Amino acid sequence: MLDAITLTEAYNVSSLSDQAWISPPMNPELFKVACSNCNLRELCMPVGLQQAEMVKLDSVVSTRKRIKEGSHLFSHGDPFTTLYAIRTGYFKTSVLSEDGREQVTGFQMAGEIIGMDGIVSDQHHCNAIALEDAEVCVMPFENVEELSREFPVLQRHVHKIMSREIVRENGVMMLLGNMRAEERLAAFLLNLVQRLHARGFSQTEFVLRMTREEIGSYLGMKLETVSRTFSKFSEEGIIEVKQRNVKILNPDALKNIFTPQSCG
Amino acid sequence: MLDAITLTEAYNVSSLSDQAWISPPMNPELFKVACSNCNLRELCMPVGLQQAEMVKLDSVVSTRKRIKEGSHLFSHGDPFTTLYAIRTGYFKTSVLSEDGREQVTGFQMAGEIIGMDGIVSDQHHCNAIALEDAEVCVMPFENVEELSREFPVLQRHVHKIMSREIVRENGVMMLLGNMRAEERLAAFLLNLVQRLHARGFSQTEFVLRMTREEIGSYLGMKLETVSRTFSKFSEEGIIEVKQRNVKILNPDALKNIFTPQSCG
DNA sequence: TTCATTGTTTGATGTACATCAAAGAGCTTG
DNA sequence: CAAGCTCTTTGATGTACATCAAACAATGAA
Repeated sequence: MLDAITLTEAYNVSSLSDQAWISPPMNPELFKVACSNCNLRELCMPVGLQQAEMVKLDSVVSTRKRIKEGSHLFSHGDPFTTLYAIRTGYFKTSVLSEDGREQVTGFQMAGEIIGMDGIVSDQHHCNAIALEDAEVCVMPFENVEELSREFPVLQRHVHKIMSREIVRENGVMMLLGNMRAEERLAAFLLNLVQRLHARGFSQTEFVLRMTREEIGSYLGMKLETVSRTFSKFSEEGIIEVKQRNVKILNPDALKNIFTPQSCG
Repeated sequence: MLDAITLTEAYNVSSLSDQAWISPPMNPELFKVACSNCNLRELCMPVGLQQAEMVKLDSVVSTRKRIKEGSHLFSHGDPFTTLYAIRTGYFKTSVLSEDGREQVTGFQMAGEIIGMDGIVSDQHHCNAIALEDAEVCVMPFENVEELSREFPVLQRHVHKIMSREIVRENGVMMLLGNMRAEERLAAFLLNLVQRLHARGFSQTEFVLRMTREEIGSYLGMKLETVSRTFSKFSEEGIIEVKQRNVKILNPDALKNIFTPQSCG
């Protein structure tokens, strides 16, 4: 049954198409490198722009870039010059401790912006690695700042994106500092499915693009514990798992694990 | 011996004065509300500004505000309108889970900017609570954005501050996800002392402004574990602890705990 | 096809830290 | 100065998760 899950089953929401997800890597020459006719613009770009403004904003993006699965978009220590908007594919960002322990700091998908860790010291602090073949829009930070000065709405948008990242990380700190393994995984799955849904995919079925170990690193637990927790949810009939295919059978139960009701 | 620690022992570095730390709350009317003659400006404001530019930037700050120990500068859900630069005093920021667990997300001191969590959704996501009587500069975000459009150097500065926060939180994720209790506390103490040193205080002695419980919340451990770990460091001669007074006797040992050398 | 590799699952055992509990230290208040 | 806070320390015990280990599944190369 879960074998039947395919990305093409995802349905569309608003004007976002799932094209970007199911089509093979496109030849960038075939498509105008422009935000104004990008089907992800509602995720990357401020909303409510006039067409004319949008066209002016096209110049934030200089080029596109392909990244093969497993390779780095940027690495710790690389000079920072640009932000990236993910067009297709999936990334993880991570930091390494001195003695080589990896902490995954996030998983990013289409429409999300990465690279902001590099601004503070003009070099990247994280590694960004493609979890599948990916394509990103290169947005030189100079361009972003220049256009931000011209368009208050873009300026605010940039601030919001950075603030969102700060708030997201606050949430991860809560997970890591206060939650138990089951709560962490439940929160993770709910977050993932919610973001996928916003991109036009199913609310219930999806394919994990990361290993148990990467999930574990993100959630501060070992891969065995991730696996066991998946199995537990599965035994309880909350989810159906087959390798990386996940189907959420009882979202309310998941939410209940994540936010246990005080029984008062 | 540790009884002798007083803030007046702190020595000065560069042009930063410790005045702000030791003087009783000042009457705001006595001092011009201006960044251009603030002794913390090197922490809050971009460096390398001309005097004339600096004077123009004075208008980011609208007023100052006093916050009594234990009270909120802002709370989760409050409408966001302004950032705050801490002039004197100490804050903690925290988030609460649905069932009331607190996660301290940071401790902030003079010269640091707080409130950026509110930008993304126009309302605050954290609570900011004064750990001692404090004074902040109120910087309406409208002003910040307006002047940012005018001064690229301020614009870049704002971006750097937000990026720094993102990177800091990455580090906390590493602590929470991968480090053991001793490593966490060692990292915490080293970070604290480094920031205090940048403000003109001793590299070795300081007074904790937060409880064991708050430290524990930040570091994802229970107050008893914090206490035990302090005791352990103390027994090993690495630090001297008497209540909230801490003296670092062997900083290298602390660093070694934090970043264990691979014995290859 | 077989073999190797990589990722996943599951079981047995160990441990770092949490929890429970109680005493002590430093304050504030009357 | 005693009474009553809050915060801290320390000990005894419990447990959630890590670690170690081995089998299994999926994928891709030879």
